Amino acid sequence: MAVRLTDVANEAGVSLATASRVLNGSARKPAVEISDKVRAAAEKLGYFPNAQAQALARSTTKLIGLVVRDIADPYFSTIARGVQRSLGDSGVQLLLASTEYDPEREIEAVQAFMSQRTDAIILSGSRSLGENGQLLKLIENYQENGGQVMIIGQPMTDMGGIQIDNEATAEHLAAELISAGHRRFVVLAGEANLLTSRDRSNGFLEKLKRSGLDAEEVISGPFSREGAYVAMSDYLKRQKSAGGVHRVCVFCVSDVMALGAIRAIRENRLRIPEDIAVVGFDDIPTLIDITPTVSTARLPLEEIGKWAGEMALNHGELRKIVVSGVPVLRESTQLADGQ
Amino acid sequence: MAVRLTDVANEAGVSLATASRVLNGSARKPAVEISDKVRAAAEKLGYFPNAQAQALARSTTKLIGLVVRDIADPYFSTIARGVQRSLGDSGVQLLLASTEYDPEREIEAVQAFMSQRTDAIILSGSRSLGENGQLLKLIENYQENGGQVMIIGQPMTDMGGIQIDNEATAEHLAAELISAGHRRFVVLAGEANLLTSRDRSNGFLEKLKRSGLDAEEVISGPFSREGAYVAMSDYLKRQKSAGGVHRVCVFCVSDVMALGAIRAIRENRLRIPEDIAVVGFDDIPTLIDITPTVSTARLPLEEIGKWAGEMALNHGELRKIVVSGVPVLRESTQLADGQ
DNA sequence: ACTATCGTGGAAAGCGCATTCCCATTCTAT
DNA sequence: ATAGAATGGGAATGCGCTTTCCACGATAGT
Repeated sequence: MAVRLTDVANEAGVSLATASRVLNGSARKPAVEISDKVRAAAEKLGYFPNAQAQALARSTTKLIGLVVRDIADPYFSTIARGVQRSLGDSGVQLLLASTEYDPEREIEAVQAFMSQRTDAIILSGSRSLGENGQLLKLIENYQENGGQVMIIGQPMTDMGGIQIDNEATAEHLAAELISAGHRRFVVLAGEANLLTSRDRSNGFLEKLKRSGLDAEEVISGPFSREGAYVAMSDYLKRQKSAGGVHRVCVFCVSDVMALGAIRAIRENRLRIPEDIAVVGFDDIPTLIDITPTVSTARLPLEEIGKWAGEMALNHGELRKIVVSGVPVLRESTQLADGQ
Repeated sequence: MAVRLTDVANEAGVSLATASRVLNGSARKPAVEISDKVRAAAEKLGYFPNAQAQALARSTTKLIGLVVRDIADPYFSTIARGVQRSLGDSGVQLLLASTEYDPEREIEAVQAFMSQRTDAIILSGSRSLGENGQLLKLIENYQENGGQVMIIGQPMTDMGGIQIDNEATAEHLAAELISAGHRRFVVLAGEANLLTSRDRSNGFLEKLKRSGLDAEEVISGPFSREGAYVAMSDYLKRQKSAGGVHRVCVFCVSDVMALGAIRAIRENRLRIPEDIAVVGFDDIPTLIDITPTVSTARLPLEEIGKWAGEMALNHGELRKIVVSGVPVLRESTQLADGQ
């Protein structure tokens, strides 16, 4: 159906080999007049190389796969943008898969990428790999066949990636809040079996303990806006029926959760930060438009994506990066003087 | 390097053809005992079909391409999520390209997808195609070779897609605002050569005119948060130096622009909606967390993506869909009684 | 002037798989 | 019991391209 290289070669009156050499960067450069003829023929016929055939012949696909939990979540879409940008003019194409928070789909995604023979796979927002034998086995298989695996956010031993020091960052964040004057904390801890949320809440709690403080409550629930909304609503209801909401600082293990919590607080007609302070984690771009401005621990999300992409491109260079977040206190945790 | 079908066939002691038939849905089903043997061998060896080779042999790739302007923009990421969801278990993979608002990159993206022989291409946030000869020619070429093209938001004659009735929706929105009591309007019109922003501002202005009103000002600028921020800041500065800001309703041709405008308004210490009312377009999910809640025209973004994906899958079914937005007035355009 | 070397284009062999024939069985019908 | 039709497995071809490997003419070296 489409124009093949053979057609171009015929049109130009040269051999297939020659046509291939001029159109697709080969080490051997045919004479300039021949090259021009071939290029003219290609142009005239509207030739586009068949990437599948090239991949088969070259045994490299120039494809990388990115798996996220939800592409509409600002956390992931910001990372995705970073990955995209890192690709630049490299000619590498991005295959995207959304797992919708389902480990099963994550495995399917990796399998699909393996079938596509992607040169690299970037895994973001994965569950704890250690607990997922099947995924781990897949990945090992992939690596044995020369695939590059980049994990974002998980501390893995034998593969590259961007490690996020959630625990230390959370500690640091707690420290800042304490020195800003906060003493009573509630933690919306997300899912216990998600490494990310576990590290964040642990780090935070750890720091509290070392400062002689203790969280009033640690509430688990889905690692999502909705989960936080429900958890916070529950909490407020309980407080109210127990005599009233007293002032606390609510640490949410992600900004998206913080947004859910904020909504619950608003619906209860409480003010932020006067009645309840809120702090998140990640510093997603969305925060910029929230009032009051919300405190968080800033992670360079787009850079993280970019680094991951670059590492995927440079096949083997730059194996590991550890990033820490930096606490950013804004209005949502502001204490009026003297309180 | 990787395990090939041949290896599986040898391991199972059958021919290549047989192995192919059992592992990849063929019309001919080998005997059950043979099938089991083959499957066992595949399992044991960790076989994954080479999608490139399959694509070459079948001459269909099970790949679709999605091009967006910026994957981190909620408008596009919501559409992308819809597309993703529509794919479901079809086994079709998504190739993603971001143009970064650069027509050049859009062309490159389409070329790349053509090379990948994607079965379909979904174009969202494209510029006016009529004005872009090169892109149009590419697309025609693609279609002649059996490619499916889906345009989101552009009224194209000879290809499928989701058409958004921006003009009528904007008129409708204007009508609602007028009947809510608004009389003085400013329009942040985005880029004049972008069909989407042109239709939206034209529709809005048209309705004003038919109601005997006229916009105080129509300000063009980049179709982005930043552009709107600058435009709005400028406007406010001019107003202030001309004696003070009087009350208007600012229509922004997209929600993202509305967010930029809101920021500018806030920085000028003006209140929304008391001093200035703001209304956007799209109803991106992000709006849910903004205070005050912002008025807009709701577009079913995720559904749009889903429909586009479904149309891309059903190769030829369901050619065209026209969607209109529905006005949603919220706090940002609320008029106090008696004003 | 004659051989050794280099530079260049073409022929052909795969890359991993689907699929079309082809042939050997087994089954059905008479 | 036998011709004919099914049934099911295997050999071989081709998808579009890259990349050896060859052959041939031009150039350089002595």
